[in-house]
Amino acid sequence: MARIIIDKNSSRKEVIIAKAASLFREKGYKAASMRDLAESVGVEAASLYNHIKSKTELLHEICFGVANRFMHKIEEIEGEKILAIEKVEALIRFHIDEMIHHYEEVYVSDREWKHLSDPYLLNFQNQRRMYRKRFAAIIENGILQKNIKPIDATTAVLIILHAIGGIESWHRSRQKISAEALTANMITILVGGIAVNVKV
Amino acid sequence: MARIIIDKNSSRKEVIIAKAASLFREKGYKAASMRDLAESVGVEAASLYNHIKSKTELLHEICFGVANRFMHKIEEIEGEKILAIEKVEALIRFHIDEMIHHYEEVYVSDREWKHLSDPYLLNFQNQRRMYRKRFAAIIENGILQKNIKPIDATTAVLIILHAIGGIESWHRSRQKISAEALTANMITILVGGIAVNVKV
DNA sequence: CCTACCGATCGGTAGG
DNA sequence: CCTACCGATCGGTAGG
Repeated sequence: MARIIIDKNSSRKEVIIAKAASLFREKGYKAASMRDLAESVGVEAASLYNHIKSKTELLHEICFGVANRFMHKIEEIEGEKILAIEKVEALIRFHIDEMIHHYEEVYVSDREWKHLSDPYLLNFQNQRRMYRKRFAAIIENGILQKNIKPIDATTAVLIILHAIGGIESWHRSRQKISAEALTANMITILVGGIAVNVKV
Repeated sequence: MARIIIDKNSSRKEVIIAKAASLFREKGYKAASMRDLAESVGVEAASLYNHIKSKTELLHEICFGVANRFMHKIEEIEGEKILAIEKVEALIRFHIDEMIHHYEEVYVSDREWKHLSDPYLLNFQNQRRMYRKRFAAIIENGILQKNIKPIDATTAVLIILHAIGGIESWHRSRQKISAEALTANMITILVGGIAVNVKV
């Protein structure tokens, strides 16, 4: 019985977080009110506080949920015995997949994190910086391996991450192109942009 | 005398708009208050309304200032007698230049436009859509000319635009890389990603 | 989970 | 350009 109540509470909280992610993406964190959120959940605003501590907690949950997935994935890929350029391709595929299957959370984590407050804000920025450094290290490795062009690795990481983060517009335009075709195009352009051409 | 007063007013308004762009970029449109803006301008909040009509007017001015420059540039480039891939490179150089020299306005126009209200919101979205269509048309032309790879043009435009819009992070990290080096890297990756390789 | 309500802050106006 | 102030809305709490 206690189990059931706990499960119910945690799933209720998960629903609230999911609705919050959707609202924060649509209106932005500041413009989305707790009354908006309450309406979308189907309760009064005051009732939300039986499941969550504050509006800001919702943003933490969203941002760190995404950040944790990113960290686990890059750790996994770092350990694989494949070429650096293949690791980059795997990361690109992962990010596209995240945009497709966790769109609202990833979008909010990417664009609204500045509204986090300070123990969390600093932590998030650190994780973000570390992730980019590790991504850049893979690219630098590929330059040494001669399967990636001698480019500035930091710039390459920013280009790749922001290019994929921009799928927003594609998502909104109601899939005029399939997920597979989109991924193939992105791989062609982004991997093609950094890979050493083995043949013409 | 009237001239002087008019000039003074218009430059005062320009200062307010510039400060607003800076604030909107830093905090986001909704989180930036007119009291914040007043403080950064050096007057009381009520005094701002002698120069502007509303907070929303500031956002119009910023967004449409940027949109107009974009439209004029693409018109200019369309008229040039160069290869499509060269037109794309010219547009990429233009966008990087905009990010470097009009950073606050371009950033705000790119990320905060959704807070425009409706006669302007619709107009802005239309201009945006048209700009992307014209950019994509240049790429499609390059595919026919065989100097651009057979990729989905719309996807390529989004990748390019969002990749450059992401210079944010570079800008914030205090230019560890020069503007010229950054531009060269972006051209290598983005143009290299879409151009047909003439030689290996 | 709701009703009732709080102090703070917002964009903006009146009047000088 | 300022003082004084407005109605609206915000995140959140008390108490049941």
